[in-house]
Amino acid sequence: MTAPVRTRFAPSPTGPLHIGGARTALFVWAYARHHGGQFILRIEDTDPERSERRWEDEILDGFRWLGIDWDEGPDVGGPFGPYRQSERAAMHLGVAAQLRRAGWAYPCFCTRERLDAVREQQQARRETARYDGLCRDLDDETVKRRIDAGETFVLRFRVPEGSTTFQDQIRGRVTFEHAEVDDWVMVRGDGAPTYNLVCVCDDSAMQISHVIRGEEHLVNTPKQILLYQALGEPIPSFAHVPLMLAVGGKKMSKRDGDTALADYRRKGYPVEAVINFLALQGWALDGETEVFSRQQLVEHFDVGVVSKSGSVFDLQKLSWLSEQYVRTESPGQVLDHGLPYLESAGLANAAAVAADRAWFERATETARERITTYSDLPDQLAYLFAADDAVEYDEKALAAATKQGTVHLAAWHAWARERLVEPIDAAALGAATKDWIGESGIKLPQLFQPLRCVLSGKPGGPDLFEIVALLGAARTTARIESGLARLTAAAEPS
RNA sequence: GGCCCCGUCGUCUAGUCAGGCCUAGGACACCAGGUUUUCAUCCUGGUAACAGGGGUUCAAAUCCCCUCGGGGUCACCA
Repeated sequence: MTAPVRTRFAPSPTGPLHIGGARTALFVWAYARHHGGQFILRIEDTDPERSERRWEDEILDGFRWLGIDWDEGPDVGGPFGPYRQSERAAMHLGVAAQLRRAGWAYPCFCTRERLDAVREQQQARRETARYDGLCRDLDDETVKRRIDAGETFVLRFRVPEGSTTFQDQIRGRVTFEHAEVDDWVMVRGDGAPTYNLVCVCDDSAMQISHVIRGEEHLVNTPKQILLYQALGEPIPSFAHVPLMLAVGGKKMSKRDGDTALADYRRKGYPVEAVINFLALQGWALDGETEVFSRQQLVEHFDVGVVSKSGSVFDLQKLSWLSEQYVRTESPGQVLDHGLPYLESAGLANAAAVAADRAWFERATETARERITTYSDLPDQLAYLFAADDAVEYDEKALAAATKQGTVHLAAWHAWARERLVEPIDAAALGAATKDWIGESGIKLPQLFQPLRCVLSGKPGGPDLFEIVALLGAARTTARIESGLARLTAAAEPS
């Protein structure tokens, strides 16, 4: 019987969740779910200076949105809690004390100034910068005397001679010479434990079987393995997923655009598209299938086949995926998702939509093929809410309309007047109009371009008779009448 | 700079571990057609890559070495 798979994602609540972090979390989660194991959320708030509770809340909220659920975490607790590292400090310090008694850790009295000087010299000599070991072999007597004298000190881990090799699930065999590994600080001068200590303590205590994390942690791995060995604890399996890169190939930073998961949520990307996209950055279902669900991801996911190289954030692919998902939704679903954007654009609110649900759904349906994200909805529908005598005419629409003149539009309007009564049957009106055009001996654009301009002010868009039906008889008539005057005025040389 | 990791179309990738099925497949983007009252959707087709150089082998995108390029990391941050 093999040990259960237990994975964790351990964000530090010092800012919004990075989109790359979200992808790492997705992989970590998918791995656990694929193997029927547990996924644990742990908050790495060991930096009191920068950690804030509001970031923790936002990060958890982001995961809820993504549908990444956790079995144990700061909000739901669990058998290995607490799940905030700041609340586990006593345990961490206990381990540090144990390590010190066993000779694995030693106090170091070096000042930052001295450390900085040492580092500078090493860099000048083009060597690996690391602690030079001045306090490594201080005798007990000296240590006691200096501590009693009130000197502050940190606790360093005593890295032994040799090398550490481990099997990374993504990268294969990786070796680090210990000569390159620093005698790193486990406990700070103020008595607070540091990352590598708490990470190993907690992963060990929480019985994490697979440590899956970002590539930036690769160099920490030998330090952590050494610590597991010093503690006599089983070493988990490691996998380091590559970074998400900005277009230039560098690590994504603020100036490269939206780096936070929340940015994409705010912009109205369907959550399924975000999940699908994130999964595609570094992983492929079968090399052919591009659009797949969260369930399919879980079913097929394996961390071992995740790409070794970093992937450039492909916004165009995200947009395409977004469109794919939007189009699979019913008009009602798109409307519900787009409502917040309609509201902030001042076009409609929940009450208005509820009062005229069928109309709003019909309007949304005409826009569904033309939007990338939910936030694009207001732009597509705005013309429907304009004042009938002040529809904004797009330059291209106006040019096309004036080119055709107003004669045919006026003639059609005279013909259509008796048909513009509720309820309007868009399909029937369209068919009848085409017959009328045939009988009139004119071309379609001669009517349609001016009509489209006066009704929507746009050069393109949904079926004209859908627009007529949406506007209704009275507003259609009003737009044509004021439009006729406006087009005539526009055509006159000034 | 030291150490570690990586290098297939512009981008995301399949293929690499188990060399031949690869005149390198798919997708986004782009270009050209078609459908359409317009825009969009949709359909069809096209351009486009094994970083470079040496080996090993009957055979290399796949194995080995070197070079070049990119990234990560070098904190009393995580």
